[in-house]
Amino acid sequence: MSQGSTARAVGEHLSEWITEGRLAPGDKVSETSVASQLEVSRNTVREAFRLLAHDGLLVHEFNRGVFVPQVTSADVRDVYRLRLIIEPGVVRALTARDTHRLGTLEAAVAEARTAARRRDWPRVGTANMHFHRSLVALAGSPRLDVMMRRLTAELRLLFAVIDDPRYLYQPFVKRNKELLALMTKGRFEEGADYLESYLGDSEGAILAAFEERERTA
Amino acid sequence: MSQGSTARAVGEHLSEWITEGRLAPGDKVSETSVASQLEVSRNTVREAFRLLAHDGLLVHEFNRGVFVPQVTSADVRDVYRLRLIIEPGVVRALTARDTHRLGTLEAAVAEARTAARRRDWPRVGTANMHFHRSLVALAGSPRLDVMMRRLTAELRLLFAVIDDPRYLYQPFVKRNKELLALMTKGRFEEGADYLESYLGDSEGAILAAFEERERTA
DNA sequence: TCTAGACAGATTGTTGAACAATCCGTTACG
DNA sequence: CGTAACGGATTGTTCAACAATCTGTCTAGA
Repeated sequence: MSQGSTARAVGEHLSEWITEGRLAPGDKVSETSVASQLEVSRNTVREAFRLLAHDGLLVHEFNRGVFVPQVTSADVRDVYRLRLIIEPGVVRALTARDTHRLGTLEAAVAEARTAARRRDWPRVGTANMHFHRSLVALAGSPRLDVMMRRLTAELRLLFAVIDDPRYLYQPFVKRNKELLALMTKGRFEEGADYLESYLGDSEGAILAAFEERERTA
Repeated sequence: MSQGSTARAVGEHLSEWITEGRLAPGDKVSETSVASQLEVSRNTVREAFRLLAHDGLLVHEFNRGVFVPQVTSADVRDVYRLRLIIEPGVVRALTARDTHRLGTLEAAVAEARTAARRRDWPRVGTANMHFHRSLVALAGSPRLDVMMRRLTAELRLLFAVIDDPRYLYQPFVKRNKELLALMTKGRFEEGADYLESYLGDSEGAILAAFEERERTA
Protein backbone atom coordinates (compact mmCIF):
# COMPACT_ATOMS: atom_id res chain seq x y z
CA MET A 1 0.00 0.00 0.00
CA SER A 2 1.06 3.65 0.08
CA GLN A 3 4.48 3.43 1.61
CA GLY A 4 4.40 2.28 5.17
CA SER A 5 1.58 2.77 7.59
CA THR A 6 -1.88 1.49 6.80
CA ALA A 7 -3.17 4.09 9.21
CA ARG A 8 -1.77 6.71 6.84
CA ALA A 9 -3.48 5.03 3.92
CA VAL A 10 -6.77 5.09 5.78
CA GLY A 11 -6.15 8.74 6.53
CA GLU A 12 -5.65 9.50 2.87
CA HIS A 13 -8.87 7.73 1.99
CA LEU A 14 -10.80 9.73 4.54
CA SER A 15 -9.09 12.89 3.35
CA GLU A 16 -10.33 12.21 -0.18
CA TRP A 17 -13.80 11.43 1.03
CA ILE A 18 -13.91 14.78 2.74
CA THR A 19 -12.44 16.91 -0.05
CA GLU A 20 -14.66 15.19 -2.59
CA GLY A 21 -17.75 15.88 -0.54
CA ARG A 22 -18.55 12.25 0.14
CA LEU A 23 -18.33 13.26 3.77
CA ALA A 24 -20.03 16.57 4.43
CA PRO A 25 -19.31 19.07 7.23
CA GLY A 26 -21.13 18.05 10.37
CA ASP A 27 -21.20 14.40 9.42
CA LYS A 28 -20.29 11.91 12.05
CA VAL A 29 -17.67 9.37 11.03
CA SER A 30 -18.06 6.16 12.97
CA GLU A 31 -15.15 3.90 13.73
CA THR A 32 -16.88 0.65 12.84
CA SER A 33 -18.28 1.87 9.53
CA VAL A 34 -14.89 3.06 8.32
CA ALA A 35 -13.23 -0.06 9.66
CA SER A 36 -15.57 -2.36 7.76
CA GLN A 37 -15.55 -0.29 4.57
CA LEU A 38 -11.77 -0.19 4.38
CA GLU A 39 -11.30 -3.62 5.94
CA VAL A 40 -8.96 -2.52 8.68
CA SER A 41 -9.10 -2.81 12.41
CA ARG A 42 -11.00 -0.35 14.55
CA ASN A 43 -7.78 0.54 16.26
CA THR A 44 -6.14 1.50 13.02
CA VAL A 45 -9.10 3.69 12.16
CA ARG A 46 -8.69 5.47 15.46
CA GLU A 47 -5.09 6.20 14.62
CA ALA A 48 -6.09 7.55 11.24
CA PHE A 49 -8.62 9.78 12.97
CA ARG A 50 -5.87 11.28 15.08
CA LEU A 51 -3.78 11.98 12.02
CA LEU A 52 -6.59 13.88 10.33
CA ALA A 53 -7.54 15.70 13.51
CA HIS A 54 -3.94 16.90 13.49
CA ASP A 55 -4.62 18.65 10.19
CA GLY A 56 -8.00 19.93 11.29
CA LEU A 57 -9.90 17.75 8.83
CA LEU A 58 -11.70 15.97 11.64
CA VAL A 59 -12.63 17.00 15.14
CA HIS A 60 -12.61 14.58 18.00
CA GLU A 61 -15.16 14.85 20.82
CA PHE A 62 -14.47 12.63 23.76
CA ASN A 63 -16.95 9.79 24.15
CA ARG A 64 -18.96 11.14 21.23
CA GLY A 65 -16.88 10.34 18.17
CA VAL A 66 -15.24 12.22 15.34
CA PHE A 67 -16.97 14.63 13.01
CA VAL A 68 -16.23 16.54 9.86
CA PRO A 69 -15.86 20.10 11.12
CA GLN A 70 -18.75 22.44 10.60
CA VAL A 71 -17.21 25.33 8.71
CA THR A 72 -18.70 28.80 8.57
CA SER A 73 -17.83 32.17 7.11
CA ALA A 74 -15.97 32.85 10.36
CA ASP A 75 -13.59 30.03 9.47
CA VAL A 76 -13.09 31.47 6.00
CA ARG A 77 -12.15 34.80 7.54
CA ASP A 78 -9.84 33.15 10.05
CA VAL A 79 -7.97 31.10 7.48
CA TYR A 80 -7.50 34.04 5.15
CA ARG A 81 -6.55 36.37 7.92
CA LEU A 82 -3.60 34.11 8.68
CA ARG A 83 -2.75 33.50 5.04
CA LEU A 84 -2.70 37.24 4.43
CA ILE A 85 -0.19 37.67 7.20
CA ILE A 86 1.98 34.69 6.43
CA GLU A 87 2.24 34.41 2.67
CA PRO A 88 2.97 38.00 1.62
CA GLY A 89 5.29 38.24 4.60
CA VAL A 90 7.28 35.31 3.34
CA VAL A 91 7.55 36.74 -0.16
CA ARG A 92 8.63 40.16 1.12
CA ALA A 93 11.41 38.56 3.14
CA LEU A 94 12.99 36.91 0.10
CA THR A 95 16.13 38.19 -1.58
CA ALA A 96 17.84 37.87 -4.94
CA ARG A 97 19.52 34.66 -3.79
CA ASP A 98 16.14 32.95 -3.55
CA THR A 99 15.46 33.45 -7.25
CA HIS A 100 17.18 30.14 -7.90
CA ARG A 101 15.16 28.22 -5.33
CA LEU A 102 11.81 28.32 -7.05
CA GLY A 103 11.89 24.85 -8.55
CA THR A 104 9.10 23.45 -6.41
CA LEU A 105 6.92 26.41 -7.28
CA GLU A 106 7.49 25.85 -11.00
CA ALA A 107 6.59 22.20 -10.55
CA ALA A 108 3.36 23.13 -8.79
CA VAL A 109 2.45 25.58 -11.54
CA ALA A 110 3.08 22.94 -14.18
CA GLU A 111 1.03 20.43 -12.22
CA ALA A 112 -1.89 22.87 -12.08
CA ARG A 113 -1.55 23.65 -15.79
CA THR A 114 -1.85 20.07 -16.97
CA ALA A 115 -4.60 19.29 -14.47
CA ALA A 116 -6.60 22.30 -15.62
CA ARG A 117 -6.26 21.23 -19.25
CA ARG A 118 -7.77 17.92 -18.25
CA ARG A 119 -10.55 19.63 -16.33
CA ASP A 120 -9.40 17.70 -13.28
CA TRP A 121 -10.37 20.31 -10.70
CA PRO A 122 -9.62 18.33 -7.57
CA ARG A 123 -6.09 17.91 -8.88
CA VAL A 124 -5.90 21.62 -9.60
CA GLY A 125 -6.79 22.12 -5.97
CA THR A 126 -4.00 19.83 -4.89
CA ALA A 127 -1.53 21.65 -7.12
CA ASN A 128 -2.64 24.96 -5.68
CA MET A 129 -2.04 23.59 -2.20
CA HIS A 130 1.43 22.50 -3.25
CA PHE A 131 2.16 25.92 -4.67
CA HIS A 132 1.34 27.78 -1.50
CA ARG A 133 3.05 25.26 0.73
CA SER A 134 6.18 25.48 -1.37
CA LEU A 135 5.95 29.25 -1.25
CA VAL A 136 5.90 29.28 2.53
CA ALA A 137 8.64 26.66 2.64
CA LEU A 138 10.97 29.28 1.16
CA ALA A 139 11.01 30.94 4.55
CA GLY A 140 12.95 27.96 5.84
CA SER A 141 10.96 27.65 9.04
CA PRO A 142 9.95 24.09 9.92
CA ARG A 143 7.30 25.32 12.31
CA LEU A 144 5.80 27.66 9.77
CA ASP A 145 5.65 24.71 7.39
CA VAL A 146 3.59 22.75 9.89
CA MET A 147 1.22 25.65 10.33
CA MET A 148 0.84 26.10 6.59
CA ARG A 149 0.20 22.42 6.15
CA ARG A 150 -2.75 22.69 8.48
CA LEU A 151 -4.02 25.87 6.83
CA THR A 152 -3.96 24.37 3.35
CA ALA A 153 -5.70 21.24 4.60
CA GLU A 154 -8.46 23.35 6.07
CA LEU A 155 -8.59 25.37 2.89
CA ARG A 156 -9.58 22.28 0.99
CA LEU A 157 -12.24 21.68 3.58
CA LEU A 158 -13.65 25.11 2.83
CA PHE A 159 -13.58 24.49 -0.89
CA ALA A 160 -15.32 21.16 -0.47
CA VAL A 161 -18.42 23.04 0.59
CA ILE A 162 -18.66 24.99 -2.65
CA ASP A 163 -20.83 23.44 -5.31
CA ASP A 164 -18.87 24.39 -8.40
CA PRO A 165 -15.16 24.00 -7.72
CA ARG A 166 -14.13 25.12 -11.18
CA TYR A 167 -15.40 28.59 -10.45
CA LEU A 168 -12.96 28.82 -7.55
CA TYR A 169 -10.00 26.86 -8.78
CA GLN A 170 -9.65 28.19 -12.28
CA PRO A 171 -8.34 31.66 -11.41
CA PHE A 172 -5.55 30.16 -9.31
CA VAL A 173 -3.80 28.61 -12.23
CA LYS A 174 -3.15 31.92 -13.93
CA ARG A 175 -2.43 33.97 -10.84
CA ASN A 176 0.01 31.47 -9.37
CA LYS A 177 1.83 31.49 -12.66
CA GLU A 178 1.98 35.28 -12.75
CA LEU A 179 3.14 35.48 -9.16
CA LEU A 180 5.89 33.03 -9.93
CA ALA A 181 6.93 35.11 -12.93
CA LEU A 182 7.36 38.18 -10.73
CA MET A 183 9.33 36.22 -8.19
CA THR A 184 11.60 34.70 -10.81
CA LYS A 185 12.54 38.25 -11.81
CA GLY A 186 13.33 39.04 -8.20
CA ARG A 187 10.45 41.51 -7.92
CA PHE A 188 9.41 40.28 -4.51
CA GLU A 189 7.79 43.46 -3.26
CA GLU A 190 5.51 43.53 -6.28
CA GLY A 191 4.89 39.85 -5.86
CA ALA A 192 3.79 40.31 -2.26
CA ASP A 193 1.38 43.07 -3.27
CA TYR A 194 0.03 40.91 -6.06
CA LEU A 195 -0.40 38.02 -3.65
CA GLU A 196 -2.25 40.22 -1.20
CA SER A 197 -4.83 41.34 -3.71
CA TYR A 198 -5.05 37.82 -5.06
CA LEU A 199 -5.77 36.40 -1.61
CA GLY A 200 -8.22 39.17 -0.94
CA ASP A 201 -10.15 38.32 -4.10
CA SER A 202 -10.08 34.65 -3.26
CA GLU A 203 -11.41 35.27 0.22
CA GLY A 204 -14.15 37.44 -1.19
CA ALA A 205 -15.27 34.77 -3.62
CA ILE A 206 -15.42 32.03 -1.02
CA LEU A 207 -16.97 34.31 1.52
CA ALA A 208 -19.72 35.22 -0.90
CA ALA A 209 -20.52 31.57 -1.44
CA PHE A 210 -20.56 30.91 2.28
CA GLU A 211 -22.71 33.88 3.17
CA GLU A 212 -25.13 32.91 0.47
CA ARG A 213 -25.26 29.42 1.88
CA GLU A 214 -25.72 30.70 5.43
CA ARG A 215 -28.52 33.00 4.35
CA THR A 216 -30.53 30.14 2.93
CA ALA A 217 -29.85 27.84 5.89
CA MET B 1 -7.61 11.66 37.31
CA SER B 2 -7.73 14.52 34.84
CA GLN B 3 -11.25 14.41 33.54
CA GLY B 4 -11.92 11.91 30.83
CA SER B 5 -9.40 10.18 28.71
CA THR B 6 -6.67 8.13 30.28
CA ALA B 7 -4.69 8.73 27.13
CA ARG B 8 -4.70 12.41 28.01
CA ALA B 9 -3.55 11.61 31.51
CA VAL B 10 -0.69 9.56 30.13
CA GLY B 11 0.14 12.45 27.85
CA GLU B 12 0.32 14.83 30.78
CA HIS B 13 2.62 12.47 32.62
CA LEU B 14 4.95 12.26 29.65
CA SER B 15 4.77 15.99 29.20
CA GLU B 16 5.95 16.45 32.79
CA TRP B 17 8.71 13.92 32.35
CA ILE B 18 9.97 15.88 29.40
CA THR B 19 9.74 19.38 30.85
CA GLU B 20 11.31 18.17 34.10
CA GLY B 21 14.21 16.64 32.23
CA ARG B 22 13.46 13.07 33.24
CA LEU B 23 13.31 12.45 29.52
CA ALA B 24 16.10 14.20 27.66
CA PRO B 25 16.18 15.33 24.02
CA GLY B 26 17.16 12.44 21.80
CA ASP B 27 15.86 9.83 24.21
CA LYS B 28 13.79 7.05 22.83
CA VAL B 29 10.49 6.46 24.58
CA SER B 30 9.38 2.86 24.22
CA GLU B 31 5.75 1.85 24.26
CA THR B 32 6.13 -1.09 26.60
CA SER B 33 8.20 0.76 29.18
CA VAL B 34 5.68 3.60 29.45
CA ALA B 35 2.80 1.14 29.42
CA SER B 36 4.21 -0.85 32.32
CA GLN B 37 5.31 2.20 34.33
CA LEU B 38 1.92 3.87 34.13
CA GLU B 39 -0.01 0.58 34.11
CA VAL B 40 -1.96 1.26 30.98
CA SER B 41 -2.32 -0.62 27.75
CA ARG B 42 0.20 -0.30 24.96
CA ASN B 43 -2.55 0.98 22.73
CA THR B 44 -3.38 3.81 25.07
CA VAL B 45 0.28 4.76 25.21
CA ARG B 46 0.30 4.97 21.44
CA GLU B 47 -2.61 7.36 21.54
CA ALA B 48 -0.85 9.48 24.13
CA PHE B 49 2.20 9.56 21.85
CA ARG B 50 0.09 10.98 19.06
CA LEU B 51 -1.26 13.67 21.31
CA LEU B 52 2.22 14.83 22.28
CA ALA B 53 3.50 14.57 18.74
CA HIS B 54 0.71 16.99 17.90
CA ASP B 55 2.35 19.54 20.20
CA GLY B 56 5.83 18.77 18.97
CA LEU B 57 6.93 17.29 22.30
CA LEU B 58 7.60 13.93 20.68
CA VAL B 59 8.52 12.91 17.18
CA HIS B 60 7.27 9.72 15.64
CA GLU B 61 9.42 7.74 13.22
CA PHE B 62 7.63 4.95 11.46
CA ASN B 63 8.72 1.49 12.57
CA ARG B 64 11.37 3.02 14.79
CA GLY B 65 9.46 4.51 17.68
CA VAL B 66 8.98 7.91 19.27
CA PHE B 67 11.75 10.17 20.49
CA VAL B 68 12.11 13.35 22.45
CA PRO B 69 13.08 15.87 19.77
CA GLN B 70 16.71 16.84 19.51
CA VAL B 71 16.63 20.61 19.84
CA THR B 72 19.36 22.92 18.61
CA SER B 73 20.01 26.62 18.42
CA ALA B 74 18.30 26.54 15.04
CA ASP B 75 15.10 25.56 16.82
CA VAL B 76 15.52 28.39 19.28
CA ARG B 77 15.82 30.81 16.39
CA ASP B 78 12.82 29.32 14.62
CA VAL B 79 10.55 29.48 17.64
CA TYR B 80 11.50 33.06 18.45
CA ARG B 81 11.28 34.15 14.87
CA LEU B 82 7.62 33.15 14.89
CA ARG B 83 6.94 34.51 18.34
CA LEU B 84 8.42 37.84 17.30
CA ILE B 85 6.03 38.01 14.39
CA ILE B 86 2.94 36.76 16.17
CA GLU B 87 2.95 38.23 19.64
CA PRO B 88 3.79 41.88 19.00
CA GLY B 89 1.47 41.70 16.00
CA VAL B 90 -1.39 40.64 18.19
CA VAL B 91 -0.73 43.41 20.72
CA ARG B 92 -0.53 46.05 18.02
CA ALA B 93 -3.89 45.00 16.63
CA LEU B 94 -5.68 45.55 19.92
CA THR B 95 -7.90 48.53 20.61
CA ALA B 96 -9.31 50.32 23.64
CA ARG B 97 -12.18 47.87 23.80
CA ASP B 98 -9.78 45.07 24.61
CA THR B 99 -8.63 46.78 27.80
CA HIS B 100 -11.43 45.01 29.63
CA ARG B 101 -10.57 41.58 28.31
CA LEU B 102 -7.29 41.08 30.12
CA GLY B 103 -8.59 38.91 32.95
CA THR B 104 -6.78 35.77 31.85
CA LEU B 105 -3.53 37.72 31.59
CA GLU B 106 -3.95 39.04 35.12
CA ALA B 107 -4.58 35.52 36.35
CA ALA B 108 -1.42 34.28 34.66
CA VAL B 109 0.63 37.08 36.17
CA ALA B 110 -0.75 36.29 39.62
CA GLU B 111 -0.02 32.61 39.11
CA ALA B 112 3.59 33.40 38.20
CA ARG B 113 3.94 35.74 41.18
CA THR B 114 2.92 33.20 43.80
CA ALA B 115 4.90 30.42 42.12
CA ALA B 116 8.01 32.60 42.04
CA ARG B 117 7.64 33.38 45.73
CA ARG B 118 7.64 29.66 46.40
CA ARG B 119 10.68 29.17 44.20
CA ASP B 120 8.57 26.74 42.15
CA TRP B 121 10.22 27.41 38.81
CA PRO B 122 8.48 24.76 36.75
CA ARG B 123 5.22 26.35 37.80
CA VAL B 124 6.54 29.76 36.86
CA GLY B 125 7.23 28.30 33.46
CA THR B 126 3.66 27.06 33.21
CA ALA B 127 2.33 30.45 34.22
CA ASN B 128 4.51 32.13 31.61
CA MET B 129 3.10 29.77 29.02
CA HIS B 130 -0.42 30.67 30.10
CA PHE B 131 0.39 34.36 29.87
CA HIS B 132 1.56 34.21 26.30
CA ARG B 133 -1.18 31.87 25.20
CA SER B 134 -3.77 34.18 26.71
CA LEU B 135 -2.11 37.11 25.03
CA VAL B 136 -2.40 35.52 21.62
CA ALA B 137 -5.95 34.40 22.38
CA LEU B 138 -6.92 38.08 22.39
CA ALA B 139 -6.61 38.02 18.63
CA GLY B 140 -9.68 35.78 18.55
CA SER B 141 -8.27 33.41 15.97
CA PRO B 142 -8.84 29.73 16.79
CA ARG B 143 -6.13 28.69 14.35
CA LEU B 144 -3.62 31.09 15.78
CA ASP B 145 -4.41 29.63 19.20
CA VAL B 146 -3.52 26.17 17.96
CA MET B 147 -0.25 27.43 16.54
CA MET B 148 0.63 29.23 19.75
CA ARG B 149 -0.20 26.16 21.80
CA ARG B 150 2.40 24.26 19.84
CA LEU B 151 4.95 27.04 20.09
CA THR B 152 4.65 27.33 23.86
CA ALA B 153 4.88 23.57 24.24
CA GLU B 154 8.09 23.59 22.26
CA LEU B 155 9.32 26.53 24.26
CA ARG B 156 9.19 24.42 27.39
CA LEU B 157 11.12 21.78 25.56
CA LEU B 158 13.83 24.33 24.89
CA PHE B 159 13.87 25.45 28.51
CA ALA B 160 14.12 21.87 29.70
CA VAL B 161 17.59 21.72 28.21
CA ILE B 162 18.90 24.60 30.31
CA ASP B 163 20.55 23.60 33.56
CA ASP B 164 19.41 26.46 35.76
CA PRO B 165 15.80 27.33 34.97
CA ARG B 166 15.64 30.09 37.53
CA TYR B 167 18.06 32.12 35.51
CA LEU B 168 15.64 32.03 32.60
CA TYR B 169 12.26 32.12 34.25
CA GLN B 170 12.80 34.81 36.82
CA PRO B 171 12.87 37.80 34.44
CA PHE B 172 9.54 36.77 32.94
CA VAL B 173 7.59 37.43 36.09
CA LYS B 174 8.46 41.09 36.14
CA ARG B 175 8.30 41.74 32.44
CA ASN B 176 4.95 40.03 31.93
CA LYS B 177 3.60 42.17 34.74
CA GLU B 178 4.96 45.35 33.20
CA LEU B 179 3.64 44.45 29.78
CA LEU B 180 0.22 43.84 31.26
CA ALA B 181 0.37 47.22 32.98
CA LEU B 182 0.97 48.95 29.66
CA MET B 183 -1.85 47.06 28.03
CA THR B 184 -4.27 47.81 30.83
CA LYS B 185 -3.66 51.50 30.15
CA GLY B 186 -4.40 50.92 26.47
CA ARG B 187 -0.82 51.69 25.44
CA PHE B 188 -0.66 48.83 22.99
CA GLU B 189 1.94 50.28 20.66
CA GLU B 190 4.34 50.74 23.54
CA GLY B 191 3.44 47.30 24.79
CA ALA B 192 4.28 45.75 21.46
CA ASP B 193 7.65 47.48 21.40
CA TYR B 194 8.31 46.36 24.95
CA LEU B 195 7.36 42.81 24.07
CA GLU B 196 9.68 42.87 21.08
CA SER B 197 12.71 43.83 23.10
CA TYR B 198 11.66 41.43 25.83
CA LEU B 199 11.44 38.53 23.39
CA GLY B 200 14.73 39.56 21.83
CA ASP B 201 16.44 39.43 25.20
CA SER B 202 14.86 36.10 26.00
CA GLU B 203 16.00 34.64 22.72
CA GLY B 204 19.49 35.92 23.31
CA ALA B 205 19.70 34.33 26.74
CA ILE B 206 18.52 30.92 25.59
CA LEU B 207 20.59 31.09 22.45
CA ALA B 208 23.71 31.79 24.48
CA ALA B 209 23.06 28.72 26.60
CA PHE B 210 22.46 26.59 23.53
CA GLU B 211 25.51 27.79 21.66
CA GLU B 212 27.65 27.19 24.72
CA ARG B 213 26.26 23.69 24.95
CA GLU B 214 26.83 23.06 21.26
CA ARG B 215 30.40 24.30 21.47
CA THR B 216 31.25 21.77 24.17
CA ALA B 217 29.43 18.92 22.43
C1' DT C 1 41.84 -5.35 10.50
C1' DC C 2 37.98 -4.15 8.23
C1' DT C 3 33.72 -4.84 5.58
C1' DA C 4 29.53 -7.43 4.27
C1' DG C 5 26.02 -10.29 5.19
C1' DA C 6 23.30 -13.48 7.95
C1' DC C 7 21.19 -14.38 12.13
C1' DA C 8 18.45 -13.61 16.42
C1' DG C 9 16.19 -10.62 19.71
C1' DA C 10 13.59 -6.72 20.51
C1' DT C 11 10.24 -3.22 19.10
C1' DT C 12 6.71 -1.49 16.41
C1' DG C 13 2.39 -2.04 13.44
C1' DT C 14 -1.91 -4.24 13.13
C1' DT C 15 -5.57 -7.38 14.17
C1' DG C 16 -9.53 -9.22 16.73
C1' DA C 17 -12.19 -9.96 20.64
C1' DA C 18 -13.85 -8.54 24.78
C1' DC C 19 -15.68 -5.49 28.44
C1' DA C 20 -16.69 -0.99 30.93
C1' DA C 21 -18.27 3.65 30.39
C1' DT C 22 -20.80 6.85 28.06
C1' DC C 23 -24.09 8.71 24.92
C1' DC C 24 -28.60 8.90 22.54
C1' DG C 25 -33.18 7.98 21.17
C1' DT C 26 -37.36 5.77 22.86
C1' DT C 27 -40.69 4.70 25.98
C1' DA C 28 -43.35 4.98 29.92
C1' DC C 29 -44.79 7.59 33.67
C1' DG C 30 -46.26 11.63 36.39
C1' DC D 1 -46.29 18.13 28.01
C1' DG D 2 -42.15 17.46 30.46
C1' DT D 3 -39.23 14.13 32.65
C1' DA D 4 -37.07 10.05 34.20
C1' DA D 5 -35.86 5.39 33.44
C1' DC D 6 -34.56 1.98 30.03
C1' DG D 7 -31.89 -0.32 26.35
C1' DG D 8 -29.20 -0.26 22.16
C1' DA D 9 -25.36 1.63 20.00
C1' DT D 10 -20.79 3.77 20.07
C1' DT D 11 -16.62 4.92 22.14
C1' DG D 12 -12.61 4.08 25.45
C1' DT D 13 -9.56 0.71 27.03
C1' DT D 14 -7.46 -3.75 27.79
C1' DC D 15 -5.35 -7.96 26.39
C1' DA D 16 -3.20 -11.46 23.54
C1' DA D 17 -1.33 -12.61 19.43
C1' DC D 18 1.15 -12.28 15.05
C1' DA D 19 3.53 -9.99 11.05
C1' DA D 20 6.85 -6.62 9.65
C1' DT D 21 10.71 -4.04 10.59
C1' DC D 22 14.65 -2.49 12.97
C1' DT D 23 19.11 -3.13 15.65
C1' DG D 24 23.01 -5.15 17.27
C1' DT D 25 26.04 -9.17 17.14
C1' DC D 26 28.55 -12.50 15.12
C1' DT D 27 30.76 -14.81 11.47
C1' DA D 28 32.89 -15.24 6.89
C1' DG D 29 35.66 -13.42 3.59
C1' DA D 30 38.89 -10.01 1.43
